[in-house]
Amino acid sequence: MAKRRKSPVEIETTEPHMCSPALRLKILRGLPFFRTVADEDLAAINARFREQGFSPGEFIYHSGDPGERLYVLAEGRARLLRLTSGGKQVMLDLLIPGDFFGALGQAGTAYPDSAEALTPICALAISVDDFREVLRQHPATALDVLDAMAARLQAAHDAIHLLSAAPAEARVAHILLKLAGKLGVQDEAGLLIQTPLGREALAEMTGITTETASRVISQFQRDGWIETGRQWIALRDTAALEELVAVEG
Amino acid sequence: MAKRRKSPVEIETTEPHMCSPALRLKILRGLPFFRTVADEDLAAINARFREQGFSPGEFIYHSGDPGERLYVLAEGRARLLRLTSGGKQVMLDLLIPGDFFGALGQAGTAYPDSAEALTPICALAISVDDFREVLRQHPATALDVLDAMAARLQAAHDAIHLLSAAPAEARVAHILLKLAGKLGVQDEAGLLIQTPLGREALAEMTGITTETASRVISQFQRDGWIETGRQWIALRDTAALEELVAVEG
DNA sequence: CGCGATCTTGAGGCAATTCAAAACTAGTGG
DNA sequence: CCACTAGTTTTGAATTGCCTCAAGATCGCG
Repeated sequence: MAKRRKSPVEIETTEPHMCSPALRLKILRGLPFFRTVADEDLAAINARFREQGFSPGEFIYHSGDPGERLYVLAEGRARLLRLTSGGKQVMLDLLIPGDFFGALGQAGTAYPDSAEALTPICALAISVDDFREVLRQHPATALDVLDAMAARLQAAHDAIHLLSAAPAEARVAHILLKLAGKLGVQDEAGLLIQTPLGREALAEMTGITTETASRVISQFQRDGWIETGRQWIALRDTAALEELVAVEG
Repeated sequence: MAKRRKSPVEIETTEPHMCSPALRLKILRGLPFFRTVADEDLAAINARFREQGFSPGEFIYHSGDPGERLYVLAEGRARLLRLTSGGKQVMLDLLIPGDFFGALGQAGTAYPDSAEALTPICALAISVDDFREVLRQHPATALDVLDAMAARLQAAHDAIHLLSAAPAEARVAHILLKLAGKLGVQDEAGLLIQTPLGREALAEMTGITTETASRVISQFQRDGWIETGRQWIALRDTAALEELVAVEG
């Protein structure tokens, strides 16, 4: 068995809590919406956003809090999660720069889930009212937001489908492919999932236990489908994983 | 044991495949969006919709078909579902008059799921392009659509949460409460879920088998929490069900 | 009244969980 | 540079909740 080197995941060591003005504009411009807005309008929109920094483990907001702002992640990694009465956690989404989250509906509603920083992050926040005002002024933008929401809803339905019908291996395979699509970078070990990712996180995303996640991952590695270590996973044979999802899902 | 009468569910025996012009306007007006639109504009919007009728068991569209239209259910009951490679079905949503479904994102994408009529239904269909044109002309409406989508996304996240963490009983209890909230009418048997609803449907919504659904339902009845028969369920003690969801979820 | 579909019930099996302990890894400070 | 430590990962054995398979009971309809 070849000796495995330590984590190939490159952690961003940028100044924690702040992002440059240039980055702000770049992030906003790169959003699925705001693509068609004129430069001067974007500058005005940018002015409505407030910058907020968080350290790993810190919560941007908790479920139940009055949902007053919409966030855009500018730098780092975060996650959306829910807590079970039994203390278990369910991870609903992993957020990367460019992802938006928080209060999506009208003002006054509570946040349905919690958001936690996984690395040092910089988030841009806008009040729901301001955001809706912007959408009113840029109707084309609203349609793009709608598309983004439709895509999310579909992803959620994918998850429901898998949780309802698929066994542990297929669920893990699916999440690995999904993460690779979002965070995958080519690497000598394979398609590396570029974020610290432990067995526990995997378990929380697939509705299984840490132990089962470990067993499944070990099996995948024995099969030669993945390469893995502490807090990282790289995919060697995506076709095999896709096949598994197709058959068992 | 009190003798149980036959199904208290009132099935709508209207003319299957058509709905009156008056009903069309009433349905459109009652949508979560189109609330603020002027009467004459609504008439114009109405003109863009086409009417389509379907019989029980018929599919409005299949997953994978090119998603060209958005539908609004005007009369009857339908469901959104996905098929598993193993032949199992996963019911994602139960649709009632006023619900919209179909192509939510941009044109060109395939339908992510299938829609099936459960009773004789009348659906109003609009092309995606026309719908987006309408939203462009009525920016306030787009925001309301956004709200509706946000609510759906949240409901999907609820489902993920439950499927990930809760045992069979809690899942069933949750779906019963959800259905009662949407379709519940007071009745001498309790809060009746006003739609034909079998054990199999329950199973497909909660990711369990028909047999397990039956066992759980039987237990709930023994506990005095529900009243049930062939293809119908009425809730007697919603508080107990909510408690169960809170503890086990 | 009898047929088809739905619902119930039981027994055995299996996948995943729980409980528990050992092996490993990446930092830490001596 | 190495031993130490805290957190992560692996592995094992026992348990269990749900599924599978298989009848039988019940209901509604023609």
